[in-house]
Amino acid sequence: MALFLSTFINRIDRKGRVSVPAPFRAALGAQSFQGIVAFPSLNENYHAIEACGIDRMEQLSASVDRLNPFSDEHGDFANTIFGDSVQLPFDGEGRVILPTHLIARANIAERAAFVGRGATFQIWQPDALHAFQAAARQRAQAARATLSLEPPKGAGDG
Amino acid sequence: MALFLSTFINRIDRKGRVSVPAPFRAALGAQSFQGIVAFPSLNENYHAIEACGIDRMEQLSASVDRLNPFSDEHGDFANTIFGDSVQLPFDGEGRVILPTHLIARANIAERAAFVGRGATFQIWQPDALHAFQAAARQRAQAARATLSLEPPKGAGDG
DNA sequence: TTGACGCCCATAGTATCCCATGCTATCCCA
DNA sequence: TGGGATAGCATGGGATACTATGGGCGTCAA
Repeated sequence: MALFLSTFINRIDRKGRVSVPAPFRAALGAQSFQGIVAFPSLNENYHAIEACGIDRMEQLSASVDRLNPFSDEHGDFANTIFGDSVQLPFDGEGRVILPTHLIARANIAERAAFVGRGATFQIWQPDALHAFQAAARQRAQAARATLSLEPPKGAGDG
Repeated sequence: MALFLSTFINRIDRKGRVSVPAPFRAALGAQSFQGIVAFPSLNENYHAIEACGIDRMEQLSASVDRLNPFSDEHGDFANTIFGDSVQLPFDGEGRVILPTHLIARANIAERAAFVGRGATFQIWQPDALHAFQAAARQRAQAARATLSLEPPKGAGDG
């Protein structure tokens, strides 16, 4: 399973291309589709681009399909998740082109921040990322007193 | 197995031809029938065209044939689907002609939206799609907390 | 005969491929 | 341990292939 760590800020050239960080490409490894899958974040508190490898989407497709191919509630999900997502193939240099509707939604202009999230990663407008992180840090500090640190052997996430 | 992602809006020309998006054609790959299988959506909340490759219909046929473990319902669905479905072959440019009864049911005029749904895809009248997706996205967001999007990692398949 | 459909070709716009260039981090050897 | 050589990475640009789209024409059937 891929593991995406750290944050990288890369430039978007005039053709709309942006390099996926080399460590992320390495994490993706050899999959059936050489590239990434991107879709708008479902979270309504921020507008970032979610991304992962295609193997994750294949697993998702299989699990949705297995439940019941004709059910409505999974139809909603299929439409939202698969219909809003895009396959972005790597070029020879490991770059992708972000489609305009995702660019617009994330308010990205000439630079994009790739943020590792473990099994997936996000793509942010750098300033928006910093603002969100600052706010998240404050919330975490405010909530620190009430939060108990993870149970048994869970790694220090968060 | 084919994986259909993203949404593409293509034009229907005066001959009734519409290009199946190249990524969808690639996802279909080399099958016994070069084209798509289409049938009216069974969902009563919207009128879209369901579509997939012929291998999926064969798979469905096989599962119905061997007395499907899900339900009788599933078999009824399948019978309906097989009767109402049509095979639409590609022309040399990867286009198909949607039959009039499907066009009429989906209220499609000069543009058609191809929506990936994982193992299958749908064809919508673009405005109707946008309206539905807005609602579906809200339902998905609301249900996000209760529905696990996680693939069954240890399920031993794949 | 007429209309529908399949097959072929043409075209504009775009994405993809391939090459080149700094820059940085890494490696190697003294 | 230090300095030069080297490989990897992000970035830029031109040429090419591909895609979506439109139209012409022959064939077959009503």
